[in-house]
Amino acid sequence: MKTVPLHNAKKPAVACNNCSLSELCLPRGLNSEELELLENSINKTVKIKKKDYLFHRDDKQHAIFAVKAGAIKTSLSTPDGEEQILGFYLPGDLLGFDAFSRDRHTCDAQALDDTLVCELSMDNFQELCGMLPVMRGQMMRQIGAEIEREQMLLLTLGQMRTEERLATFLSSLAERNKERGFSSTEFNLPMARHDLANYLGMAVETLSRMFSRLQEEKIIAVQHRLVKIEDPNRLKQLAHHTCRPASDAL
Amino acid sequence: MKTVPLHNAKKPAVACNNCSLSELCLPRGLNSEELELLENSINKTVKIKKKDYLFHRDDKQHAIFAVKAGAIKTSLSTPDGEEQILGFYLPGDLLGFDAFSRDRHTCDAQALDDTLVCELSMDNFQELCGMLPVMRGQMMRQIGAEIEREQMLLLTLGQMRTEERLATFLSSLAERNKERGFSSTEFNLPMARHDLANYLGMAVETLSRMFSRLQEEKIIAVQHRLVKIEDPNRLKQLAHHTCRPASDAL
DNA sequence: ACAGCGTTTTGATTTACATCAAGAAACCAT
DNA sequence: ATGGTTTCTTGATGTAAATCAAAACGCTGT
Repeated sequence: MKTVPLHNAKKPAVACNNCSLSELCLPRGLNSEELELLENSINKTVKIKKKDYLFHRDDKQHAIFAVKAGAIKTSLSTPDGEEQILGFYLPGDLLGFDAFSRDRHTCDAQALDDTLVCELSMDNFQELCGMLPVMRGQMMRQIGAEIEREQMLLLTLGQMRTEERLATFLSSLAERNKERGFSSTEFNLPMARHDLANYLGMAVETLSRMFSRLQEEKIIAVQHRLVKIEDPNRLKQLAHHTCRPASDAL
Repeated sequence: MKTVPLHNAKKPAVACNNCSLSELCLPRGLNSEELELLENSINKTVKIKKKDYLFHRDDKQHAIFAVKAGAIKTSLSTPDGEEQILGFYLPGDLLGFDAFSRDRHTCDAQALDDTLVCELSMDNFQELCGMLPVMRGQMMRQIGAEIEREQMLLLTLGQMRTEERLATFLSSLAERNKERGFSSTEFNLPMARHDLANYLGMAVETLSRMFSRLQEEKIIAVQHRLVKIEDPNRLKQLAHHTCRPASDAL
């Protein structure tokens, strides 16, 4: 890839200012009284250092989380140390719903960077569910979204070639950013190549080459972690497999 | 693969005699009165012809199903006709839980063979949930099992080479059969090579070669759809990635 | 500023897998 | 049974992606 020194490649801020748990979790359907109730139930905002874990597989679920800044990855590991990243959670995303069916987490969650999450303890959550029927529906929808995300990833890993996989990923990241009110054509990748390659089931070198190829094809421009989408249509076309609007996380 | 004409390769029966929905869904925790209630709620046993669909993506969920004989595959398809098989449901398995979060199915379900399912309508199911709190927990556990299955498949598709993928599949099928009281060393594959290859994210030819290779390595013996596991330990060793007891379906 | 270390990119080579093509076995209807 | 169709296996070849190796870049601390 051609390397143009880019001194002004400042990281755009990625903190999510309007992402209190209440807004994220229940965008509508609550009156102000209920909203206050929810706000008061949020225990605290927690700071997690880069590479620290938010939870481990088989941990008892004690809370659900909303990412406010930074990024979290969830992953599955084998006894012999191989891992498969299952998803990335960016500012505005909720996580912890993986544990809902058996009360223990099904995967590990690790911070990719210094990260801020606010947490709603399970006790409070259960209590809220009792008081606010909407809450239960919202929870189910979250679980459903996760299932669909994973199914899309299966399609990606099982059927696409590497270039298409990257195109799909970038396309849905752009979509997500748009929904969140960020730029859908220019953004920073919150994860290292290493992690993205793992997520997309390919070698780091291959991933790097695919970035370069998309750049050669004038579809994107890459400066390290900064991505500009030059031709959204051709990108979408490459990612033709996606059959449904992107859900929340990645 | 060497071909030894095998005239006695009769299909073992695959019907599941002890798989009434009540037993499957709620193995324990119900008194006889409640059990009767559940049995009475089961609408009917439905026969589905090979290649017919049990439900389509975005269909409104009207029931949950228990496979009594035959086999069902669930899959996701892209606009351009490519598909990714997400799971196989064999006698004794429950399906339909994919729709729980948004009341519409997230994938297609198609019979791989003439298939018998018994169905519990959603109306009855909801009613039962109201009367039997256990039911709700059971539902959540089913959803959780599906999520874990999908996560395991992600690990398989993302990290394993083709031989390992097949070994993993055979290993978990054996495990499943064992749990169901069938032989874990000799069984019929309920699906065509075509479908299995798609599920495992490889070409049919590659799958065939991997069957042959495992046979050359004296790990299994294959006669068309009939598989004998000769060396379960070496099979498990190849499928080293599996990190947790197999859940219900595949 | 610089040195030092981890990350990312690029190049050369190997390899696992897909594809193409053809034969063998299984399935099906008559 | 018989022929025809489909499914499965095998072989030959091509190619996408992994691996190996090294250089360029970016980040951190002094």
